[in-house]
Amino acid sequence: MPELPEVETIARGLARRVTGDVIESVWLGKKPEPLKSSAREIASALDGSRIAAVRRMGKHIVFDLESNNVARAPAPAKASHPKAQFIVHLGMTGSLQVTGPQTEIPKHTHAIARLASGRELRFVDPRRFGRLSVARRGDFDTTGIEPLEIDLDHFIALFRGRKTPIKSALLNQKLLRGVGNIYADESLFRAGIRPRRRASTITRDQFAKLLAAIKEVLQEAIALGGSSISDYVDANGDEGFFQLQHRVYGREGEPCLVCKTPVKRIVIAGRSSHYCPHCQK
DNA sequence: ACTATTTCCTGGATGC
DNA sequence: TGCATCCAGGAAATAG
Repeated sequence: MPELPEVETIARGLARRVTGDVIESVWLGKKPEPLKSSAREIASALDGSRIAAVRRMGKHIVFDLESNNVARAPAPAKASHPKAQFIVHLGMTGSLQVTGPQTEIPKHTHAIARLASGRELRFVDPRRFGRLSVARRGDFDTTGIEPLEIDLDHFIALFRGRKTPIKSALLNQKLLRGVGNIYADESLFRAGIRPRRRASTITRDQFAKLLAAIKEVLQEAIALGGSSISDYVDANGDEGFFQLQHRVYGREGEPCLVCKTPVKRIVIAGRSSHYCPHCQK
């Protein structure tokens, strides 16, 4: 389940592999769910474009596209999409694969971009929670702040007056973007705060610990290539290793690594939430 | 303006 | 073995 560290890892891998390549043609599957923009818009934005950059925004992978008219026959219609972005959200099970064209096309492949280098960029997503869309550069929704860039005063301001459990607030992408279920639980554990604590009751000192914990957890996870839960692998097909550092996520009933109290699992807003009843208040 | 709940999806695990 | 049921969860939609 790709959250910020996994998406960052994937985006870096893709950037290394496809930056500068040109999309020569596009195939889109029949299942409409993964397409947030219309198939026509996506195909016309991608077709003939050069991939100028690949980066992460929240949990999204953003491809900055440039029209590549120089290398093609005159195509005045391209002027309507001079600077587009191709935006991919991997949902829970989505992946982007760069392969040779002879590699067997896996089940649940929903989009294929054929590249001038002879390779293909494929979007595969069994559960179809992922989304593909295009936007004009600058139009992509920028609500929500990057957790690795925010300072303490802005962080505290996000939660002012909110009665919702802090766990729910951390998952709200309109506030912070990129934190998902795993990293919310791990950050709250490191900060000693229970997931059901109402956001508005948390003190400034505790917010300071929480923000430090979030940054620490995300940075450690990025350094280890993310967490490989179920079948997550990065753009090179490599697994991440941060799952070995999980202190509460997925450890229901196992002893807390600090105090040996069994880790509890509760459900908040439909999400399983793991915490130590002794270490977290 | 907020908050809580429901819905979308499939594959793997579990139960009888 | 086979078949039904449950569960994972991000984000949009819906209801309050």
